[in-house]
Amino acid sequence: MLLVQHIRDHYDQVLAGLNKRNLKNAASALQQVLALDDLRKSSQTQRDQLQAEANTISKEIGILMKEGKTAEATAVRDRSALLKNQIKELEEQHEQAEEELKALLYTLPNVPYAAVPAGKSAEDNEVVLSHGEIPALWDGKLPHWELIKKYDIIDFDLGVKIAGAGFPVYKGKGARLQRALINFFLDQALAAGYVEVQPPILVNEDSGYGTGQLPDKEGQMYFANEDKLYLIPTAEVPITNMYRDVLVNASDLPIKNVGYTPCFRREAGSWGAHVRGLNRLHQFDKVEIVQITHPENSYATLEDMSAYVQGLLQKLELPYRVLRLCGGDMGFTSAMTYDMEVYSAAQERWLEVSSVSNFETYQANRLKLRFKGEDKKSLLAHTLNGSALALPRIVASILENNQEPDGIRMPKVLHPYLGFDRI
RNA sequence: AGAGAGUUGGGUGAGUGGCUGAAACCAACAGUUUGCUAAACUGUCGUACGGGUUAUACUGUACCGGGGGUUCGAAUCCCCCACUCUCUGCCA
Repeated sequence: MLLVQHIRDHYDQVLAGLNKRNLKNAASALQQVLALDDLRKSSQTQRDQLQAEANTISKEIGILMKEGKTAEATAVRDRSALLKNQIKELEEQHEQAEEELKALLYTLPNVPYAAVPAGKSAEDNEVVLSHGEIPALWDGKLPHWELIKKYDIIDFDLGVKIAGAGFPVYKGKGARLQRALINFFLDQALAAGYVEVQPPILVNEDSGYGTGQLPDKEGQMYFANEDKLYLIPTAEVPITNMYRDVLVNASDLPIKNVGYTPCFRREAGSWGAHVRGLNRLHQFDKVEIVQITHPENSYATLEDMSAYVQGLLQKLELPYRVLRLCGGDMGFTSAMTYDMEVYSAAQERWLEVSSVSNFETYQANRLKLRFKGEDKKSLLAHTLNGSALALPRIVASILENNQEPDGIRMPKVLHPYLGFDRI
């Protein structure tokens, strides 16, 4: 969430940023933030003064009692009872202002970075670069949902029987392709200096708030009611929350973690003809990279992470393009996001396979993730993450782009992981 | 799931109503000293939010797992919740 002090100090910039996101009523919301913060401060000042007086009186009573001056002690005691009521009132005012302020701040998205283009929807995203050639396929080409049936490698119907729509069963070479991709992605990340972690895939409410899924998107997460745990929509949640309430040394930065997890998304109400096959699932596999950096380095790191993800796509020989998301299309908590899209040659359209974002201090503020700098003051760190990569659409693209009349070629880098080179 | 014990500052750990924001030890930081990758000594050493200051200084309040209560006054007493550990049960 945004820092009130930052809103105060850079009011115009914050307002312009929120407008870039097309946030309604941004100006009035910011005004209200400042008003609530003023109220919070003034009520605290008053309360603290009265409390100080009450504390002094209590000490006096203690001394009088000790000296056996009971009558005097009783007289002073009455005075303190009066103070108590006033303090209670101010306390309530203070708490209410604080709660309202917090609730309001939760509704404000992150301020986009200067380089983020203005725009309202995905159509306004900026294509930063394209790489690779779009394969020309013969007329008999099939979309991946046909290919998986033809070669019997992924079974949606079986998944429906076991769980429901959007829970595919990977079989035979299909299952091995999953495992190969996961291992390939993890190995690549290790080589790039990321430390592997295997986090829980159910998380508590605090973690949901920490990375910003709550209070906004509870409808998108599966919830285990009996134990009040959420199934993670992405490994970003457990991995970033490892650093909740943590004060690290500046010398420990950057922290680089990678983790493979299944991801679960309810995707309530967003199904349609355009999300056939592997394009959208309730459960899928993803390798996620997370970095925690010094604020000065976060944008250089964002570029690094973007280049890293592109390297994966190049090794997989997939044609891709990189988008810089516009203000209107960016996620709630992000300050800048690159989306990587792979061309799926049978569907003849671009599929998002990765999203790399810098959250600046937005998550760190909620997480209370700080580092101790050289001046020994603690500052909020910057958090970043990216998919590296999400499997289903990568699989879809590999299947579609590499199909031949008698089989499907597998990318060379995967051969050692697969133990076969064609499906 | 049942029974019991516990949760204190970066760590270990004392503390059963006022002199405790909290002993002691360790770690860390700064300095002194001994001519040698070390030791000794001294000092500093929590966080958050306010007030105040050009910035410091200074100062107020809160915080001993979380929330509530009793009291003039709570780390300390009472209630609820969460978590951890031990034993039993179950189990990959």
